[in-house]
Amino acid sequence: MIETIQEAAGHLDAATLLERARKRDAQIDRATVYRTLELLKKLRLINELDLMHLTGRKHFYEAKTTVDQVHLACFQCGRIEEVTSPLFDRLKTEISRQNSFQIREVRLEAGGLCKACSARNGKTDGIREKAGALVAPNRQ
Amino acid sequence: MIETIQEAAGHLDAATLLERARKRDAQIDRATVYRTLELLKKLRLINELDLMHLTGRKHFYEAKTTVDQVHLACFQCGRIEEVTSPLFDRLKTEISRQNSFQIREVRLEAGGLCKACSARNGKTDGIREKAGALVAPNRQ
DNA sequence: ATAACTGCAAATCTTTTGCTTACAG
DNA sequence: CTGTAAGCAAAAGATTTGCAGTTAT
Repeated sequence: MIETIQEAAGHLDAATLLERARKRDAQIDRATVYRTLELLKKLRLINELDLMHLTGRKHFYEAKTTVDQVHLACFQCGRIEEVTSPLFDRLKTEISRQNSFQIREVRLEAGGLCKACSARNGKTDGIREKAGALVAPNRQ
Repeated sequence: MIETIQEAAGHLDAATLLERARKRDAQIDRATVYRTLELLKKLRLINELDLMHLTGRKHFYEAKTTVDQVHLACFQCGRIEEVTSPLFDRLKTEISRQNSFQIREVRLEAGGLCKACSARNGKTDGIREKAGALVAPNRQ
């Protein structure tokens, strides 16, 4: 299953994962998917994300990479961008040291407007942005 | 309800919130709580957190403060610490600028071992830490 | 009168569990 | 044998929705 997660470009929720896993092995069960996800989480091979709750209560999974990614979720178009920043590591170190907290896992997510959507909106609709953007974002 | 959230020291999930809200107004319904939370989210008066999924699939709510807090969740004792760091703001600015992404909301959570738990564990149990810590954290 | 809000009950969706069988060491 | 993994079906938990009755504007 970890392969299925790895070869997926984006972020998968359990249902999609089940679907894909079934293409390989037709009679796999939901329970197996969830149990495997649980296992992979414990082994720290995958990350569990919420992507700013754009899509409600679902959890998403991705294979862990060497550098921690920041996830940017666009409230308007629903797209998820993954970016990195050297400052992120410094921040982790600082937080860890200042609070004597051994960080084993971090998650940094931001929600807002992606470049394309800001551009598309133009400069005159701060109001619309405030009122409507969170209401019905497209699904990713 | 925002008051109930504000006066609560910690982070409340919907169920607890309902319970507390009922102390004020006995026949409040779940639906009202969820609908109000939805509203407060849209108005950006509250944050919705997952606290590293320590407690499964629940969402937690807290009144928004002026500075963004970092949430540290201890995998062992389940305690949540809130800390701030000036670097966090710099990181936000950097990410926003480098990706032309208008950040409207950020969430930074970390999971690991709090000071007390690291101390309690001593220095000899890296193994136990690896294998057992995620299994059954106490509830907060 | 009209729009927004609420309770209530039922539905939905996601995730978890108990039980039983299959399988590997 | 003996413990681990898997399917299946059912349960559980959290959140959402439709509807009808109220309240506020």
